[in-house]
Amino acid sequence: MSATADTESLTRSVEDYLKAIYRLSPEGRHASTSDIAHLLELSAPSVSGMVKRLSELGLCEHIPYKGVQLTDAGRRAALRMVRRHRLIEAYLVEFLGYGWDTVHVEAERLEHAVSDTLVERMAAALGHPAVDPHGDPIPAPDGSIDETAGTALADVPVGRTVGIRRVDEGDPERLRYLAALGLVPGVVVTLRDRQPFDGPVTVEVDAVRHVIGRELAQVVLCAPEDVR
Amino acid sequence: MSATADTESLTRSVEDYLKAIYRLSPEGRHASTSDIAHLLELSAPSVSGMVKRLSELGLCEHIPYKGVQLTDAGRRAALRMVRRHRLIEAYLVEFLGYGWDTVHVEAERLEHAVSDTLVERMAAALGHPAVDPHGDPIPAPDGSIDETAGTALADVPVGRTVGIRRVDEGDPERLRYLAALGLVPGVVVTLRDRQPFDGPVTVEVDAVRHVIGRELAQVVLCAPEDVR
DNA sequence: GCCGAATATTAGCCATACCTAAATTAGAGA
DNA sequence: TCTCTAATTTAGGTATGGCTAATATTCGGC
Repeated sequence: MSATADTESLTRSVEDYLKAIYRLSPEGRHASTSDIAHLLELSAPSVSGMVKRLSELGLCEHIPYKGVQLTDAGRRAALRMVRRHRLIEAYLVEFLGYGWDTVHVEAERLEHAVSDTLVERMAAALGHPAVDPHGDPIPAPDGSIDETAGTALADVPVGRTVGIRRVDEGDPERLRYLAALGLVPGVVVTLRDRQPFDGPVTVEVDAVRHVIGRELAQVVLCAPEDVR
Repeated sequence: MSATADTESLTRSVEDYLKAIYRLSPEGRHASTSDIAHLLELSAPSVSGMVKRLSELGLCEHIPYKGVQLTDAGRRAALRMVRRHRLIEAYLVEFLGYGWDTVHVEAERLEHAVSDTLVERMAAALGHPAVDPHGDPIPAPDGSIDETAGTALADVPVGRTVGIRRVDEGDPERLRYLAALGLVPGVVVTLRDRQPFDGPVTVEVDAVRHVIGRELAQVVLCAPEDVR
């Protein structure tokens, strides 16, 4: 067998690949080379090469031309990075004046540099939060995580009142727009209308109605009003 | 001329070399290849190679077989790293429960990952301190720094009362020992005795006398009682 | 079942940044 | 001045992690 790559001593690149594969292979599905390449903004051959090395390290399993899946070790390492990332985000927003739209980039670099000690001290300073500023769940130190996704605002039945639970952190611009509309985690909204052919949906926030495109409504995840 | 390497976009290694050269070439003197190698725990040929590239980047000047000196650009970049390092140390001690003996290693990795924004926010949270937890002066954002060194405790005249100003952060063990004796920045001490042939010195701290070796007394820098 | 497009991998190359071994230079003492 | 040693540089090699171009595979449509 191969060098079982202890969780320390992974390179920055390896950590990024593991996070990407984790994100792209929900429920034991396989992540494709091109999806990984797209997410990390790398060429497909670079990904092919790295995936080969990751499987030699015992961090993932690769079925050529089919896709990639994390092993238990890989998943553990990925979740460790996710925990770091989300705790760093929470810390920067809480204590250092970052906004939920700007914090991602900073965390993306810090997550590779902080020690376990520092991460746990930030967690303690925050009171061990369950979610980050975008509502994404923070894995426990042992790697356990609540992976229930919630319902996209786009799919909420008309007339139903729900609580916003989490918002995809991908695009800062989008986050700023949503914040301006008051569509942030914790807020309660009612779906008032949905137009056909992937048309816009109308949501009522705080007695004000907003019409938002279906694509936007797809990245806002909700749960029944009283959950969490 | 060469690519004038804007302050961003330096690699981690380059940043470490610049800091090392800065530290080893006080007052426009030259740093030697082997000193740099020793400080960074690298082989001498590795240093030779990197120094060549640094001078191609316009960050240092190298006279073969003589030594290395930073250019203005190199010095600016080095001081930027020193500022980051010392502010990070101050922040971790003030807000995240680090001790002055453990904070160096963490800062050593974070200094390469933080953004200018984050550094300045930490500085603001601290109230823009002038020195780090070891008493080392923190360069201003524009690179200006108070480089007056102070007098080693080993060289203070017998009978003279002085204030401890800064302590070399090199060895955590040593820092713990000094802290146990109460020999930390800000404390006022009186030199009571000095034995010949590089023998120990006796200092009085808070009405208690301690005998410490000359080597230890060499890394504790002092200033006249009322300075700072 | 065959074909072509899309996807993935292999081949071969480059830069960074390290290493050891060999060659060179500087400088101090006879 | 000459020589010997210590410091330094050059030569040549390795691992990581990218890239482009060429090749291989898969799979949907006919």
